[in-house]
Amino acid sequence: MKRTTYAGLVDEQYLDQTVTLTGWVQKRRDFGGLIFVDLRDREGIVQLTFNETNAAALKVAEEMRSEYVIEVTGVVHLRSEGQENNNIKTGKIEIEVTDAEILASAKTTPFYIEDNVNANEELKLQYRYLDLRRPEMQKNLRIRSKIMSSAMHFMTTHDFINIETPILAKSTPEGARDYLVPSRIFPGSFYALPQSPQLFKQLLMGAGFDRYFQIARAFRDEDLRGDRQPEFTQMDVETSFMSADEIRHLVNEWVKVMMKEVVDFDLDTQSIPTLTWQESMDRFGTDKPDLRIAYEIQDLSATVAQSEFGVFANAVKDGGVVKAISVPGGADHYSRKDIDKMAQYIERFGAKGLAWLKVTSEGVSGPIAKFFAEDAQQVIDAAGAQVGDLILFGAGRFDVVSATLDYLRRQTAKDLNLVDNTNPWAFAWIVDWPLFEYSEDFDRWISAHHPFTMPNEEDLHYLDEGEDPHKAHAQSYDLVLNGFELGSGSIRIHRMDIQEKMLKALGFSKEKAHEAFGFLLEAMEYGFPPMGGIALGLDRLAMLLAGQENIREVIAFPKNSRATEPMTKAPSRVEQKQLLELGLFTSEDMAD
RNA sequence: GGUCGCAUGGUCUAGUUGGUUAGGACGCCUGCCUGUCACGCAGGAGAUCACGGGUUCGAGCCCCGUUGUGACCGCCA
Repeated sequence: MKRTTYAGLVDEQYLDQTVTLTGWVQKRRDFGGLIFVDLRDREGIVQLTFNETNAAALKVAEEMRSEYVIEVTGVVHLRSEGQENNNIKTGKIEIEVTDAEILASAKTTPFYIEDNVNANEELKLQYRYLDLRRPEMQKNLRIRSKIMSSAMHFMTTHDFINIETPILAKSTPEGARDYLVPSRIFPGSFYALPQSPQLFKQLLMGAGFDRYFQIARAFRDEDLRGDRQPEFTQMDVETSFMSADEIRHLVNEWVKVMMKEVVDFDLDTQSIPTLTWQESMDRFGTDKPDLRIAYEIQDLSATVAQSEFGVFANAVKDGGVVKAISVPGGADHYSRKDIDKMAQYIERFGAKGLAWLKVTSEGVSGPIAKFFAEDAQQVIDAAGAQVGDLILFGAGRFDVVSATLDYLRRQTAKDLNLVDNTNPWAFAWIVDWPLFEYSEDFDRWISAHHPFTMPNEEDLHYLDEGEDPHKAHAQSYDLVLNGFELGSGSIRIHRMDIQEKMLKALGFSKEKAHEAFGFLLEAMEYGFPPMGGIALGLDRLAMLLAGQENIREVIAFPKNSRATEPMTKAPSRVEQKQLLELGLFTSEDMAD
């Protein structure tokens, strides 16, 4: 390699030196006898000058176009006064090129290689290798790389052993839809790509490794979201003989180091709050609260139970709740039309309408103000509102009201710029989760976390025959950052009798349980240690630390919202011969 | 599975009440230019208005369908 340094790193210490650089032409500015070329590489941009003193190089520069790959040799000069460019790191200098060579020409790119590019997402994904040339994407992937090195370094220096687990694994019931891989040797049988290395890491604890970690890929065949891809990367951790507190402490330690290394932020882990799941739901309407937003949900059920406003009174009478948020300064910011729009939006959460009051110096105003002529002050107090606030109400089922007010809290904070920037990284631990949740789909109780989660000791009896399992809470914990779930973990069941009860409560017969998880149950008979762990989603972490709003921005080759990959066009049809080998027919074949 | 939105030169977009030579900016090509960095100036090329059907004398525009795509709900142990 002839290159002596990166274009983006040339600075005054190279003054008067001869350097050789390689990279891409960002831009050419041609003045005839003088040509400027901005040369870009992974570290940044530097200005090259070509002039008639070096006629051969000037001739080469005339041929240069955007995104040509070039190699140049030249002398680093200080720019004369008034010609510095403060927009780039290398703006104090420029390189007078003596030799130039075009290594590769380039077609006109379908979009500009620059930040804040306004091309549509499909195009950017189709030409992902061009999109990745943008400095912003280079930065994003380097943040991701730093997070991963930080994890690797921290874990290995804390005596964790890095162990790989299978990608071709066994399908297990419960959880997300599996990606299946057909077996050629056993037609009709399938491997499943792991939704997480959960069972394997528990067995590694059974094997005595004591501290395991892995930067693991996990796969879930569910519909995508801005923060969700079908394959994603976890920092997967499992330990033996540690309590939930100790595991959270360990994670805090890594997060502290990582935040320093990656974004140079001094995180005070002592200040990370721990909320119970119930508290989080009550105060924020969600299990992943954004604690940068100061205002919380207030319960007004008692205050309005006897209200003349029927919607509120009936909601309480029917066993529901009436809750509200007070949006500081919202009274002036939102027009009636804006609120109507919000009301329409929240229908998707099951809300039937949006009641609201503006708090004025005289009391309250708005269409429902007349119902609160006498007890306006009580409502204002209960909502924690002040003059100028907009009170937004949710009335009805707890889950609907929670989802609605969670959304309204986040949206209004965004609209009014009420997200507290003095606390840019608001971590939180959410603990004491319900062990089960009811599934309308399956018409039975399913695991809230997974079937290997240890219940709280005092709740164990709820798993017994005739008891109500949904009352049980779990020794599980989620790490939340700025309203995103970063990771989820728990203490695991390590005793077969409890595990069997658990599976029974989930509706597994003894036979079914052994068919699905027999290897785990058997392992528990051979001296299984108490254990617990966590898995942290590195894509989301990278997304947040890179300041991005979509997880695609921190994944080199992501899927689009329909789980396809526009560049390679995966998934794709395969040859009939491949299907035959696997003993597979498609439903279209069957229709023929 | 559902809801809402989007689709116009390479890119981003304007396009009114249905009648336009489908307009602009950037990019691209040619020429000129020695201090630009959003270079400038002169000229030029470039459009299956996503696809199919319908209404109409006439459709980029209205209607129906299809495809692609984005966000959200469901889903995500």
